[in-house]
Amino acid sequence: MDRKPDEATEAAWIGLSRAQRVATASIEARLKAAGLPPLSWYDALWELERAGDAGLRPFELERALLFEQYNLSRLADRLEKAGLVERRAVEADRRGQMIAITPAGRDLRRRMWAVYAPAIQAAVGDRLSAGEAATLAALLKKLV
Amino acid sequence: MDRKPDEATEAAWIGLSRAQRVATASIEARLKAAGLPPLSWYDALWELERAGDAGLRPFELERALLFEQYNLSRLADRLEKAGLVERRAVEADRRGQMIAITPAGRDLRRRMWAVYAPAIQAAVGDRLSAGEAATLAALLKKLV
DNA sequence: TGAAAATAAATGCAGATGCATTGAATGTCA
DNA sequence: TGACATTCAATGCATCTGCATTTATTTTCA
Repeated sequence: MDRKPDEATEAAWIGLSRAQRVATASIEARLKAAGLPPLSWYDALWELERAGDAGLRPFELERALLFEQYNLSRLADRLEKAGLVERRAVEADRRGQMIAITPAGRDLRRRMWAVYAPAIQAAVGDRLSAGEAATLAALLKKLV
Repeated sequence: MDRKPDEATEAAWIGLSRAQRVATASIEARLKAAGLPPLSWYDALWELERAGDAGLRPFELERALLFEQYNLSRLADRLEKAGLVERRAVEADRRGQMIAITPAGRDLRRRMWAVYAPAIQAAVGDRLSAGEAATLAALLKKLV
């Protein structure tokens, strides 16, 4: 490894940056226009909702979201302050905690999805055929 | 428009976020490890180098980089303070200015590329065939 | 012409992020 | 066992970003 990228690789990298920036900006703009919090809140709430009532350990959520440890710690602070999650002590490991979504968290996640879903459709779905979207998803998966 | 995304669309969107995050993190980490500034500096310096000695108007650079106006203004401050660019008054429009790269800026851009290029190769090139990279680039272009 | 609108760029302030470190608890193993 | 290393999570500080507003200039058009 560690040579220079060829043209296609460079184009793919630049495209990745720009496409992500454009799509994210348009989706975030819709959320903001609807008076809703940013995507990172959605991602966290969704992981927690899928995790069920027991919740997740911060380090699990951190890995699921590809967040830095300190960023997750602070996101959890904000979510907790907003009443969307609660932190619970975990008896098996007194260093740790569980973060669990609250009913208010579930409700907000649902309301965010009502805006987020059409925003994804506008930013991605409307610009690709079904086959193209599937191909794109498969190729992007190889980068993770 | 404005319905719900189908599965492939959603997978493409999630893949876009995650792939971009993973690739960017690994590339930024290499730059940092080499004691070099972040990607945004590279992008700006490269645009300015391509623009030639006359430089670019801030609003031109802003559009080329998909930067917010205030972010570009501050990035320019930092680049200027580091001696990598210079701001020049423009006689035709006294509201405006030209931002031009300096020799030190060119030199830094070159040194950054020496790290950036292999980082792109590792994060993208090594994970895709040439054909896949080309396909990915083409699909991502449709999103911008 | 000259008042109102538009454009270029900077900035004050609040909030978010990155970095390094800390505090607390748990794990390891001679 | 008990010293040392590791893991979990929080935090102080500096930097960066987002938002709204400001200053200066140019454009528009009645």
